Amino acid sequence: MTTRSSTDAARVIPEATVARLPVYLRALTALADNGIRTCSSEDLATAAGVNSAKLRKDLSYLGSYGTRGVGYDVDYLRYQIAREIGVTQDWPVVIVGIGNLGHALANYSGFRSRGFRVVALLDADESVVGQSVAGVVVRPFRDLEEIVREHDVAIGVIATPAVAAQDVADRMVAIGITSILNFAPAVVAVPEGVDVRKVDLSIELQILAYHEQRKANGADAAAAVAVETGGGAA
Amino acid sequence: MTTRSSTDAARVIPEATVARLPVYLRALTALADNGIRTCSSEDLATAAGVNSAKLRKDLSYLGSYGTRGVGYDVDYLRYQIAREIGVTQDWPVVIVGIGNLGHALANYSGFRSRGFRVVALLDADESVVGQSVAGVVVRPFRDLEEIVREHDVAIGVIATPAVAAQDVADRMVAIGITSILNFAPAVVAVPEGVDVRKVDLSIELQILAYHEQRKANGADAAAAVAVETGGGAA
DNA sequence: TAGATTGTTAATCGATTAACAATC
DNA sequence: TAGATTGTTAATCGATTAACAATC
Repeated sequence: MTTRSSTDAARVIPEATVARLPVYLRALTALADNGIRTCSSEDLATAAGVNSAKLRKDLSYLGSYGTRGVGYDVDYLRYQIAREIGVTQDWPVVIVGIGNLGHALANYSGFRSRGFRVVALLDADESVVGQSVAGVVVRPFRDLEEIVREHDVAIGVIATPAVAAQDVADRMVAIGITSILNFAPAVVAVPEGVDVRKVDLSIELQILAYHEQRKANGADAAAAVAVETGGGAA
Repeated sequence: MTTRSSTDAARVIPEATVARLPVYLRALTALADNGIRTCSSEDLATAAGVNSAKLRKDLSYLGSYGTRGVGYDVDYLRYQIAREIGVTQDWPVVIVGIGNLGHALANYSGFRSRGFRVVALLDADESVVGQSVAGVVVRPFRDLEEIVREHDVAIGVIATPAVAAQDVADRMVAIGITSILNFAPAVVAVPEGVDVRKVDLSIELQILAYHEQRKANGADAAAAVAVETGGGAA
C-alpha cells in the first residue's frame, strides 16, 4: 500500500502550480541533457518561460529542495518534481479513435519518455481494426473493458470525431477510467471524481485570432490618432 | 481602414473570458445545428460546460445581446461572438513541420469551418517536400517568406521536432508573423508583441497523472483510516 | 400583471509579483 | 566574512460566484 508522510498532508498544491510542474520537469531535463548539474531559480525560470518569483513560489509548495546562495541540483529537483507529479513510474494509457490525430498520438515518442505507455489503440471502425499503427495492432472498441482490466488503465485518450466523444467517455467512465484527455471538438460531461482535460486545436487558433485582430485594430487606431494629430514616426 | 465604434474603447475583455468565447461559439453552433433558435444562459452554459453566472458575466463584456425574461437568439449571439473573436472572415495559416502531427493538422477539417484557411504546408526535409498532404503540396521551408507575403499570413503553426522549434519561430517572427501556435515540446522565446500559445500532449497527460495519483493516495488514506478505526463500507 | 431571465453588483477566492529576511 | 540565492511574506491583481435589481 502507498503511504504518505505526515508532512504531505499539509500540502495543497494550487492548480496553476500543478499545470506548470510538467513544464519545469521538461526544462530540467533539457538542462540535464546539456550537462548542467546546478541551476538558479533564474536559470530554470528562463528555461521554462516564467519569472523566477513564480518559479520559487511554485517550488515552495513541494518543499525546500534548493540551497540558499547556491541554487538547485538539477537531477535532484527533477526527481522530486517527477515524484510529485507521479511520473516516476509509467502510466498505462489507451487511445480511442485511430484517425489522423490518433495516428499522430500513437506515434508520439514523447509519451514513453515522460511517464506513459500506450497499451492499446482502439477504434469502432472495423476497417481500421487490425491495422498496425506505431507497432501496435488496432483493436475493436468493444475490447476496452478487457484491456482496462488487464493493464489497470486509469487514463484514456479520446481522438474520435465529435459525435462519438460522449459515448466513448461514458463507456470509459463505466469501466472505471477516472482521467480523460479529450481531443475531440466536443464538451464531454462526466460525473464528479472524473477529470477531463481538453485539447482543442481550433479553439487555440481562435484565441490567437482574437489577439491578432486587436493588434490590427490597435495599429489602425494608432495610425488614425497619428493622422488626426499630424504626428508620425520619429 | 478598420474603425471601431466609441463604445468599443471601453471594452477590455479578461483573458479568461477570451479563452472561453470559442467554447461558447462552438456550443451555439451545436445548438443551431439541432434547430434551436433561442436559449437561456442556463441552456448555453450547460452546452459549454460552465456555470451560468460565469457565462452571463463573460457575455456582459461583449455587450447586451440577450433579452431579459427570454434568453438569447442563437444565431444573433453566435454572430456577435464570432465578430468579437474575429472569425467572421478567414485567417490564412501556415503549418511548418509535416510529420505525423503536421499531417493530422493539415487534414483537420475543423480549421476551415472555424475561420481558418491553411494556405501552405512547409517542411525543411527535402524528402517530404513535394508530397501532397490533404490536397496541398508540401513546399520547402525557405519559401516561408514568399508565402507569408503573398497571403498576408499572420498566424503560424509549428509542428516540428523540439530542436527546430526556436529556429522556426525566429524565422516566422523575422518575416512578420505575430501569432504562433506551438505544438513542439519546447519553450519558444519571442519578442514583445508576438503571441505564442502552446499545446503539449505529454504536459496535459502529466497534469492528469498528478490528479490520478492523488485520487489513488486519497483512496489509500481513506482505506487506512477505515482499517485503523475498524470502519468499513456501510 | 406575473413569471422568467438577463446584466450587474459585491463578496470571495485564487494567482501573481516584488521585496527581503533567512541562510548557504 | 561577503556575496549569492532561496523560501516566504504581504500586497496587488484578476477570476469566480451567488444574489438580485432591472426589465422583458
